[in-house]
Amino acid sequence: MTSVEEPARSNGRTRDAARTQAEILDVATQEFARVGFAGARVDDIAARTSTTKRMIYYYFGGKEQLFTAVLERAYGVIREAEQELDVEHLDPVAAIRRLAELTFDHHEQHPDFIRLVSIENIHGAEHIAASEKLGKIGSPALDVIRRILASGQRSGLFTADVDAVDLHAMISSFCFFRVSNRHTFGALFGRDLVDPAQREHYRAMLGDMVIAYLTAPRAEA
Amino acid sequence: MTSVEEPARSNGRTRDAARTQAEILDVATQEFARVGFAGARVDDIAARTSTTKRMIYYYFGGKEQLFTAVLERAYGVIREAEQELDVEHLDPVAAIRRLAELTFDHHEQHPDFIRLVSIENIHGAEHIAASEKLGKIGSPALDVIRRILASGQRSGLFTADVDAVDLHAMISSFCFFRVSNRHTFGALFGRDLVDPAQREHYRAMLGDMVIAYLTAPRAEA
DNA sequence: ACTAATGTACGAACTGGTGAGTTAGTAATA
DNA sequence: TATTACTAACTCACCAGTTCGTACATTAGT
Repeated sequence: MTSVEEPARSNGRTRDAARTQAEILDVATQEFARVGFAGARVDDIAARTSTTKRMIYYYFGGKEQLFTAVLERAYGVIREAEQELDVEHLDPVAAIRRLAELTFDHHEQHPDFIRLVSIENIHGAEHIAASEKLGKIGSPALDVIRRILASGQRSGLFTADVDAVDLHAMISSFCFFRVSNRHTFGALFGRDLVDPAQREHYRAMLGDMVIAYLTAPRAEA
Repeated sequence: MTSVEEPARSNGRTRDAARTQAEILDVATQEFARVGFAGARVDDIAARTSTTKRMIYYYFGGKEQLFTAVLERAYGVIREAEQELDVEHLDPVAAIRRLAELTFDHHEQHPDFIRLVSIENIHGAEHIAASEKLGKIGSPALDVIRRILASGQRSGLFTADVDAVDLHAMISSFCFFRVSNRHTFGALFGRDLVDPAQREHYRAMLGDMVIAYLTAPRAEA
């Protein structure tokens, strides 16, 4: 982010704090996602950088804070993407399906982010808790869901009694699991959930599931 | 799981290989689940045991193999539980709902197992791949799903064109996510997915979702 | 007596973090 | 313009504390 492209210096070694920080974050993101927080080595991260380990401590303070910074940037990317959601011109059913599909696509396109979130959950979300930035940023996607849901429920199209957060959990769980548990699931059941050939199948399955749930005829009560 | 109830041996230091191994596995399971593979310390695991670090290497060979052994036992517990599934006397709709509920309960009751699976996924399921035991054991639950599904599809009750593995993925994803992503989800959206007061709500939501998906009227095609 | 099981002590390699000094950019001043 | 003064950006070498693993001694059970 904010790469200060200095046009003059072609090859490299100009002094550029923003660039150095961004490079550290790039490498750290890969490393943390690859081997987890405890598994990552500050020395290795530094080695993959064009700068030194000292700079990591200079800019971020420590391994823990570096991980927090990585998380903050990763969540920032998500939020940016969510802000570009443009589905409210559709009817509620189509809008929800489209939203589910975009969530599906986004998870598929950002496996590193999903690994980071898995790792952060193993650590009890302590870095998120420790971060000011990540504390109270509501999800734009949640607002969108809220409005679509209200519209669909008002018109009687949606019969399910869910709120936006729960629906978001439902959609996310499928998208997240498909990527996060790809390896164990594949090893145990012999099916690659992220097989490109099955992509459309699972994308449709998610949409069908969500719409079926929202529009199912409620017999009783 | 396979707790160390040795009835005969009164207090302590009798020589009992099986018991020592089981104790090591108990502690190792907790530690690995708590802080991940790289985060776990062999010395700490040993310290929480009534035996010594030497025994870990004596019986398991090393940290990596210990983790594999922990995984093997954890999956064994799951398989045992799945073998006690008894839902096929119900009609397909009720059977699937019941199966989903049991899966839901099981995930909730074994958060350590879920953490281990998350961790194993971060490591690309390499330990499962390296294990002979975990290689080719089909899931009993999968067989049950397969039969219920076939029955429901034959009778026309189930309109969805899913197979057992995909349905298992769908059910698991919700159950798994609810526990595995509890912390980040709670931190970001302010809702505890594992709040006991919401338990029935989410349990019903899962059942409704799966049944709605399976029985949804397929308009087109 | 013999062996499986167990405990103690130790070390080589690693790991996060830091101390201390250097270089590049920049703006004020002469 | 040249000089000086200042600071952000950076490098290198090292430390203090861990961490996995093992050599060796010892004990319990048969």
